[in-house]
Amino acid sequence: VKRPTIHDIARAAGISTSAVSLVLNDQPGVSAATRTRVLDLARSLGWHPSAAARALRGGGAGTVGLVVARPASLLGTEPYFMQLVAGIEEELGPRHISLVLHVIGPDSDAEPAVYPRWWSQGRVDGVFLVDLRRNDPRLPVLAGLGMPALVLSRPQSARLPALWVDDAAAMRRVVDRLAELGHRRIAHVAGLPDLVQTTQRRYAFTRRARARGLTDTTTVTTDYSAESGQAATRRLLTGPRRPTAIVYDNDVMAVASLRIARELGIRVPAELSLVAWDDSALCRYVEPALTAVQVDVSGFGTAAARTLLAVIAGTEVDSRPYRTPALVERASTAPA
Amino acid sequence: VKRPTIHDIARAAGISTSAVSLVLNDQPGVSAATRTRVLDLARSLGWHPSAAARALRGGGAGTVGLVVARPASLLGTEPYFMQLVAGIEEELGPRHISLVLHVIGPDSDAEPAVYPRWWSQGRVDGVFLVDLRRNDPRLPVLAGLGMPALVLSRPQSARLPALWVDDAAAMRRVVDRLAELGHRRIAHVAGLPDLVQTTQRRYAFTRRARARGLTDTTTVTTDYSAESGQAATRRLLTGPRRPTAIVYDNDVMAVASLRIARELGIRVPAELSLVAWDDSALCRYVEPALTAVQVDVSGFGTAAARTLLAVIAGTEVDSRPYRTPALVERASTAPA
DNA sequence: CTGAAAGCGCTTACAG
DNA sequence: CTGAAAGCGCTTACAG
Repeated sequence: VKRPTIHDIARAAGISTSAVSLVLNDQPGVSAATRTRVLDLARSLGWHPSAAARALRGGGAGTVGLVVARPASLLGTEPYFMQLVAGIEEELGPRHISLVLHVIGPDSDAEPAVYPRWWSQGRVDGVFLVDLRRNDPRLPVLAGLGMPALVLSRPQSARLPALWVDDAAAMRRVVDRLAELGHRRIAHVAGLPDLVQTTQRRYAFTRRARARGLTDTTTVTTDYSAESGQAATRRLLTGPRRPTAIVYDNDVMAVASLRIARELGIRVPAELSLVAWDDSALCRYVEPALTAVQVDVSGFGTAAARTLLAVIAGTEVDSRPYRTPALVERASTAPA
Repeated sequence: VKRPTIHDIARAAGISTSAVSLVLNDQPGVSAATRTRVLDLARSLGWHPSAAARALRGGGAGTVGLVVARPASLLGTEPYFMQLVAGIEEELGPRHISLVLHVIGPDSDAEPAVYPRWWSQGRVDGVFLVDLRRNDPRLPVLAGLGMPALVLSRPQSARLPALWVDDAAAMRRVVDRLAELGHRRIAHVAGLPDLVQTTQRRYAFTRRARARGLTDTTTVTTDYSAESGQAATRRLLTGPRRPTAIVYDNDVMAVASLRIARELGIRVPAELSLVAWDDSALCRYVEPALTAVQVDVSGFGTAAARTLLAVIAGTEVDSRPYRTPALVERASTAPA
């Protein structure tokens, strides 16, 4: 079970390997008859160019990489990454470019080390960077390597090209809508405090609320888990100045918190409005169905892949926001 | 920004590339002093072996592949794949083996073509096969190529090694428990009819029910979507011989069907018991929380990765079931 | 229109 | 203890 090479084709066709190579790369300099013979032989032998040989000659790896540093448990509950990957593949698949995925623990120092290794090994031609943190150590590493990369958050500095979901704009819509509904005391149950995404949502939340005259706002941070969301919710709802509306940074926390409200005898949406971030089956099928910020994750992934390929090709790419998410209103929000 | 090679190290150390290679591969034949010098230089230059050069010399690609043929929308709702990938990575990551992931449409004829290409390109050293179907066209393709592969379902024939979650055993537990609770008319809302997994659950369901004297059973198949699960549930609950218990082949359908029962004024669990397959946040946080078949997907992925690496290494591997899933009882099941 | 040669980065017998 | 050479599969100037 040996893999066919251009040598096998050359021998079968009775010509040199260079002639075979010219045909297979659609270069001129070979007669039509020979061309046909070679193409037929390649097909019948099931020949495909050796990825290793091509890469060694400088053709690139034909792959892009994605490192995800989250615990396995969270990955299961958050549909985000799988949808992102599916969207990325929509662009890569037809071009026969592969996605190399690496999942590591959340507290691992290993991530910054992955990039020098991948780059030095020539394993990938470029990478996506997710879950950007403040003073993210990966940024200088990638910039130092000169490795093509696309940041999938809005970066604070512009060392690397970026494409991001406009969380700030979405948050302003949410606050506007809640204000319209008459809510005056609103809270934000945010995600991991280190993530740039969290800072940006939080900032937009507070700022927009102020701008609309809502000064009684709170933000608490969590680790995105259902349990931490529930704990934060319980504190908010049993505290001195109970909010009439809560915005959650993912769907799992919002859904899990419905139970807390019920336990405490607080009716949703009559006494409390809830908004989830990242729409999913979870939001649609709980009772009451949750109002949610709906991000087109898969489309975002496709756009990201297209952009990263441009970066790899050496095109100058402008950092820019992707489409602003929609706010889908369901049964969990009502007038205050 | 050029990547360092052993030539750079050799030049810096003033020795030959072969000596460098011996050091970097921990082979004898080099003085301790030279060894230290070389290792220090490699570290300071950030050298890592070229994946392409190693692969070309016959060292293998250092990657394994996984093709997922499901629509992006379903991938988002089903945590299964991401958990599987996380589990796989737990084994691969420390060994610096990468996972090449390919997501394609569900109706694509492209999947069987991926394997010859990957193999001929030398892109992966082996692959996982998921969502096995009856007379699956991928089996003869892989066997013909002599490509290392691990089937993650229970195959009907033994052409390739396999590791699977024992769905049949889990289904027997579910039926036993429902029978103990006094249910006599039970239904099974299954997944895609073409999947071997569906056939096996269905068969186990019917057979065990018979064995316990329950002859009034129905199985209907779906496409795993919330909508198809709801439609099936509506038909069952408004039909002539209404079941008192329904087993669903995933969690999304079970959760979505809670709403149908509510609409029809059928109380869960007083008048209808529901069991979900694949436990998730969804099941835990809806009201009532769903009784579910809890599969250790991440652990399964880790075991699968270990097994595939053994297959690639040429070890004779026995096909075998992985741990039988547990039945976690929550508030959606009660005496008939 | 076609072939021989060099080289991508690495490893491994083989000489010395 | 160390170096020169060959070869993995491919592409690309360079000869003819």
